This record gives sequence, C-alpha cells and structure tokens, in this order.
Amino acid sequence: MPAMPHALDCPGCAAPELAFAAHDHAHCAHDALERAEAVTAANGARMTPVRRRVLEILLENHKALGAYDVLARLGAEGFGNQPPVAYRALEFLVEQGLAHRIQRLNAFTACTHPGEEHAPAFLICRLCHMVAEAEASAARTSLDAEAARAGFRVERSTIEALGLCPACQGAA
Amino acid sequence: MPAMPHALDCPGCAAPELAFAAHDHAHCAHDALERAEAVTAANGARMTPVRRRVLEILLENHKALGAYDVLARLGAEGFGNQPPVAYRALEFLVEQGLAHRIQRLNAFTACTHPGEEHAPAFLICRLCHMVAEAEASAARTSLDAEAARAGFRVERSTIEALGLCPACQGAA
DNA sequence: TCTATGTATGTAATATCATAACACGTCAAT
DNA sequence: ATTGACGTGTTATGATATTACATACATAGA
Ligand SMILES: [Zn+2]
Ligand SMILES: [Zn+2]
Ligand SMILES: [Zn+2]
Ligand SMILES: [Zn+2]
Repeated sequence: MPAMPHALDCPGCAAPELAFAAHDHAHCAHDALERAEAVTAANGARMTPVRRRVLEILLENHKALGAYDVLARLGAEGFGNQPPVAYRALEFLVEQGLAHRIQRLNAFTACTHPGEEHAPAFLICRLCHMVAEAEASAARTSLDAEAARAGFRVERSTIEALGLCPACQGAA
Repeated sequence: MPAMPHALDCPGCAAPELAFAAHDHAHCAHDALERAEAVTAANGARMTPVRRRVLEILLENHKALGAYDVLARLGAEGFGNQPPVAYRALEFLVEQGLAHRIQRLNAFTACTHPGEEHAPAFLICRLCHMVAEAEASAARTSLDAEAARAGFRVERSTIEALGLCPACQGAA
C-alpha cells in the first residue's frame, strides 16, 4: 500500500499545515493514523497498542500534550501509569516522525505530515494553545547559511513561533 | 556614557557572533558587563549584586548554564541558595536582553550583543557545548512569511541549531 | 525625619518534567 | 529448549521550575 494515496487531492488533507483553518478533523486524524501504520511498517518498526493509543490521543486535536497528560489517559485506560510508559511511546513516535516535541512547551504534538519529507516550524497560539506545523525549509536555509559563516554545521534545528492564531487575533 | 562606544572598532568586539573563534574573552566579558550597566541604567532597572554576579557567571564562557548551576555558585558565595534566587535573576537578565534562554538545553547564556537590536539564533555544539549567537533576521523573515500564509502573527520566535562547531568538526 | 510604597531578596514547600535501573513477558532464531 | 532482542510494567530518583510568604531595603512623599 502506498504511504499517501489520496493526501494530495483530498480537501481535508490538501493543506494540513493550516491546522488553524476549519477542516474535517475526524478525517485528518484518521488519515494520519493510517499513514502512521504505513510508516512504521516501512521502517520495520512495531506499532503496538500503547504506541497507537498515544498517537490517537495526540491526534484528538491540534494542541500539544505534556507527557504526564498522555500518561494520565493511558493509566485510566488500563495501560501502565508510570512516566516511562508515556515517555517511551512518545520517544518512539518522535523517532518515527509521527510526532514532534515542542521545546517551548515541554510537550508533544502529532505530526500533520507523517511519511512526508518536511522541515517543520511550529506556530503556537499563546491564547488557545493550538499548534500548527508550517514549512521551515526557507528559514532553515537561512539558518544554515548564517551558521556556515561561523563555520558551524547544523544537524538539527528547532524553529518555533509564539503568537496569535487567526481566531485569537480577532478575539484580542 | 554612550552604550557602545568602541564595540564596532574593537578587534575583540567586531565579530562577537563568532563565539567559536579565538578572541580576547576577558575583554569580551568585561565589555558585556559595562554595556549591561548602561542598558539597565537606560531602562531605569536596577543592576543589583545578585543580578550582576549572575551575569558575571554566565559571562565566564560561551556555554549555557542551568539555573541550578548558577544557583550553586550563588549559594557558595553567600547569596541565597533557593531556586527562586537564581530564576529571578535570570528572568531579569532575559527581560533586559542581557541573557537568553536556550530552550533545547533548559539553560541560559549571556547575550553577546547587549544593547543592540538583534534577532538571535543559537548555534549549540553537541560536543563541546559552546553556544554562539547568530543573526536570525533572515530566518525570522522567512518564518514570519510562512506564518502569515496561515494567518498567524508571530510575536516571539525560538530558533536554535544543534550541530558541530568548527573545532569539533575537526575532532570528529 | 518619619512613614508609606514599591521592589528586591531569602526561604520553605511544592509542582512539573524526565530518566535510571531492574523485573517480567513475548516472540523469533538457533 | 535456549538464547537474545524487544516491549512493557514498576520502583525509585533526579532535574527543572513555581507558588506563597516573610524579610530587607530603597526611595518618595508627608
Ligand atoms: Zn486536523
Ligand atoms: Zn488561538
Ligand atoms: Zn567571548
Ligand atoms: Zn564544539
């Protein structure tokens, strides 16, 4: 099965980077789960019940969840209720590119582009706490160039923006 | 007293963004302290003994220090030894633009451009743990543009790069 | 000068985030 | 059957950060 058969022509998937925009989120989440199965299969990794459930929890909305928030949910559902249970599942998802860590929030969010090459920047609304993924390749290119001037070789970058989403700009 | 009388023609200060390069660090640190006094004076803020000492500690080298590392130093020198003592001084320095928080490291580093308008990106060497400030205005422009496509208004940004400094590239 | 006010510091207690170490169960290869 | 890799569960601990309250100190009126 191809990893992303309909993403490009599906209205719900065509612009998933716009998490702020109204969209069919049930579809959004369901599609991400399907793609996650494909990604792990392709990588020879195991999508176990705990891992799948953590991804589902992250996919419930476009906010970032702390490890302990996830853990509370897992514990309530009969999985382990000690921190390593959550941290290990989250670490797995991040390694597989199915979730991202938001450094400013010490929290995790489901990837909206699973299985696609992308350089994410994160747009974090300081009022409603929604998190959207934007494309950071241009910013990353600038950063790499500036780093090169100092002789520095960039391996991984963190690009996060705090501000107001469209809805909250109106409210404020 | 002008805030930065000699920074632009001083060899030690001309390219302080290149923290990785060999430079007269005693001068580098001393100058930063002088400029810090000017900045706080201009802002009507008080550079107290604890705050000055924290800045001095951060200025000892171009690495990032955790709040508890700073706190241990303060406690050993007769200042308070409870977390808020360090966090408050660090928060003050960050507000005044005299230090920056490195999100990836949960740590703080002295600003190398105190009193100057700048959009910092941080270059963090994963081997020697040195931290340099690079100019992020180009990256920030890209980020703002990409955010605008989603209707998002960026207020603050975090741009950090993890990788290898010039010296550690040779070693690796 | 005296006192009121805002601000800075000290301290105790607690909250939040994260990892190390070990035990146990499953499954596949030998 | 034994081994080894992996995933999960659990205990314990470590690392980071904040709340709340008490005390000291500066400065600005009265
Ligand atoms: Zn969605
Ligand atoms: Zn919002
Ligand atoms: Zn220096
Ligand atoms: Zn280095």
